[in-house]
Amino acid sequence: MGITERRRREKEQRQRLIQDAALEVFLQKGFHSATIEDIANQAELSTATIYLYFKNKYELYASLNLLYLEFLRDRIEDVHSDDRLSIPEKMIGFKDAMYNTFKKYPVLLKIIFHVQLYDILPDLDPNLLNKLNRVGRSLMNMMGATYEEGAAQGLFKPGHGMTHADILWSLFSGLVVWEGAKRQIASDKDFLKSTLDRAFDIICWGIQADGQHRQ
Amino acid sequence: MGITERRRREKEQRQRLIQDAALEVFLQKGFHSATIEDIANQAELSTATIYLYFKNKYELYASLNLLYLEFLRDRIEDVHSDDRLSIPEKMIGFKDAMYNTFKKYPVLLKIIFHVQLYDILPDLDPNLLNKLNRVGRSLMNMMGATYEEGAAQGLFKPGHGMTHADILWSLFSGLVVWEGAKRQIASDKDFLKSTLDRAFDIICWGIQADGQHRQ
Amino acid sequence: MGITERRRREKEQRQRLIQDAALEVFLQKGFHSATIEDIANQAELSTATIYLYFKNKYELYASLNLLYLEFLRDRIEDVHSDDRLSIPEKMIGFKDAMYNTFKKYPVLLKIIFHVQLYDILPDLDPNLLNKLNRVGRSLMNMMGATYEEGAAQGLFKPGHGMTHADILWSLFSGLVVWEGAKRQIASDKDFLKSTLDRAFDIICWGIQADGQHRQ
Amino acid sequence: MGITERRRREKEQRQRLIQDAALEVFLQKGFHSATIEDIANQAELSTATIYLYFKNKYELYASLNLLYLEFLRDRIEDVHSDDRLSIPEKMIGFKDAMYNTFKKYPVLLKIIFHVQLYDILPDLDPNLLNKLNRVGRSLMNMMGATYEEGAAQGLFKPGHGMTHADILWSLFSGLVVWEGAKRQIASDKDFLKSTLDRAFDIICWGIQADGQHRQ
DNA sequence: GATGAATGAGCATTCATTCAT
DNA sequence: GATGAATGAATGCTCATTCAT
Repeated sequence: MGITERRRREKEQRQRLIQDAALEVFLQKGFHSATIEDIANQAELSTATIYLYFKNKYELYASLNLLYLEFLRDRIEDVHSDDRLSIPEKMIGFKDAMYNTFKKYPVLLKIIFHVQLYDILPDLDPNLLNKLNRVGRSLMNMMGATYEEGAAQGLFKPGHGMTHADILWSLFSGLVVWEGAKRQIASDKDFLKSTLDRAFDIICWGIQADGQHRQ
Repeated sequence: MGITERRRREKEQRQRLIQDAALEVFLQKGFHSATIEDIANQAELSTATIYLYFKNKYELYASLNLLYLEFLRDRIEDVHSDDRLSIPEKMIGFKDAMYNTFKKYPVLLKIIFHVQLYDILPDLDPNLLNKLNRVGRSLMNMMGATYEEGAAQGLFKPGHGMTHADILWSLFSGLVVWEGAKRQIASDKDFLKSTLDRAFDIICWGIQADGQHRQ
Repeated sequence: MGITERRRREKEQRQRLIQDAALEVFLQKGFHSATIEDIANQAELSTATIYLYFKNKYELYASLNLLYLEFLRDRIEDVHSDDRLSIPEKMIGFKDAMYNTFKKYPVLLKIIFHVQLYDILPDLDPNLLNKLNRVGRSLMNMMGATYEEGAAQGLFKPGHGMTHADILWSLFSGLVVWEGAKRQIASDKDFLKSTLDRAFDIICWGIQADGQHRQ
Repeated sequence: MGITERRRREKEQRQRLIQDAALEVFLQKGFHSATIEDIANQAELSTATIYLYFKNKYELYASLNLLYLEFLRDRIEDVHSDDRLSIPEKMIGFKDAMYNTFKKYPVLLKIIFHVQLYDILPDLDPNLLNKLNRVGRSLMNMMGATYEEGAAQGLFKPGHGMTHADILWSLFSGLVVWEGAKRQIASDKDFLKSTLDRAFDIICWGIQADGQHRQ
């Protein structure tokens, strides 16, 4: 039984090793330009070994998504379930969760976009697709629920929670992409944090119920 | 001279024909999966002919960007230079300009994202790259200038104009991508317009200077 | 029009060139072991060019079948429609047609067997499959019709024509394979012709109607 | 010694288990398309274990041949050594032996053909190759001897015994292949038995010495 | 003896791009 | 100017075989 357990752990470690290598390579080359051989080299394995752990290139790519979404979901959950935080503090918490997840896995957001933008999703194993959807949805639900709670407490303007979850996520991810693009071209300083803070400030001001005091 | 002129016009028409075909094909297949042959078929030309008008696949792809950005720049400029509009009305105008441009060329925003996300830019002809940057910057400058004007008039909270231009554009494009992705999975109704309106309302409320009356 | 015609002819010649190369290579290596690169080298073309003329390896392989069957069909038809020949002479003619076709394209019978034995057929283009079936059937029909004619004339024992066509073809092809195999192992002399003649003699004696005189 | 004996028996059982699995898989997929993993799965063993019992894929494949040939040799021998049978009855007996062996191992004849048609033989272990040849030859010798006996008794036309053995075997195996192929395409009824009977009747009529009475 | 894991070597197929006509 | 034809260069994926445990 101990041996089965060890085997399982080793298998997971290998998978993770490959994912890390893939992350690196996809970052540098993008999905199509990255070759399995590149990834195998990076992982110091043979190409055939990659296929022992992932059914094909798509699955490997999409599995990285799951990594990111699960990490983010856990961060969001930490905020969402922290009873010591007020609703407005949770909003800030969500922003920080997104930002920190991005800082930890900068490439992955890019990859998530790519998966969304290009019809990679339909080709995925339904099982994996399901997981991705479930994690994504639970994450958005938590943010939406918090908004509605705030609205119920009279803190926020009334409105659909999910709409606001969409807005937060879209704003965040849009900023990440464009600030990244700007830096690539101009290799300016990193304005992401400051622009993101400003954007969330504006949002927070904007959603306050009318009777509220301004900060 | 008339004949030279005609030649030039014919050449532009052919170029445009190819771009339209490419648009269609890139929309359906994405950059890498679309083949030059696909595009040639769509345009009812031979593959070799494509190369008479565009240096290679990248140039053709990126030229579509320019199309989009120029169209958007013109719409933004219409708003920006319309003296009958108040500053807040111009903000609404910008949103509508973006939305209308998207409605006219839905694919192209996707393509712009793609170009940004994947290192297609570095391979481009510097000349084209320059044009793209110039148009993009002028567009953002107009939005930024309007914000600063509003701040100067005491309507908006003080702040960098460019930061707010970035926020508007990021929010808009982020929403387009995610609402599109959601629709692909769930084939729900189209929430883009309503979510976008809500988002811009929030932004408009959020940027108002403190002393202002709420709408 | 002349130019279109010439193009068509050149295309057919190229196709034929490739088929000849493929024939050679499949002969030496068998279907699976032969690579497209082998064939391309033999034809002094690039691999990509092969795919300009044949959809894939299977189609190329099976197209060789058609070559053989059409050649044989024509030979069989020559005999079948030759009014100067008596029915028994036609039986001999069929044997010679098969033998001569085999002598012209020795490999191809091997390939036909392979196609039959291994489920290559299901993957073929229906169009090609159809042609193969049609040619094969017409060939068997001619032999079958001749038998029934002989039976009607009281020369042969009564019986189904198609059954006898099957017997002739099976006997012939079975002999080709096994005599070939024997020669490979023992590199003996070639007993095919003599064994085949004996076999057909026996068949001819055996099918004679009872009242007939022996030769 | 008892223990050595048991070991040997267990080893043979395992070998047989693998052969049965291989038979099944080769039947369904053909030699090249069948993978060792397929066979291992079918046998509920690991791929590595297969290699403990067979040197490589070729050997395993060819070992199936031996199975078939030995079984057939035993059936032929039963007929050949049965003193109660007349020579003509033995001819019928040979046909039945072939047919029954085929009914017991339908795939194997296909495999034998394959081995003959494609240059699998040269790669075989000389030892195995030797066995295959010996069994095959003894089988043909028995049929040939019976013919010559018949000729000596004045029942059959004079002629080489081996030639007639070749004819019987070629006719039989040719029919098996083509009737099988026909059934695959048209999924008609099974005409093998009736066509085979007719063919052997014709042969029997055809080889009768001239003075003989017709049946 | 049995096997999970790893891999080297291979191969069909694709496609952007060129060039003679 | 337009194109049919050709190809070099890639690349995802497979599989027989080996070996440490």
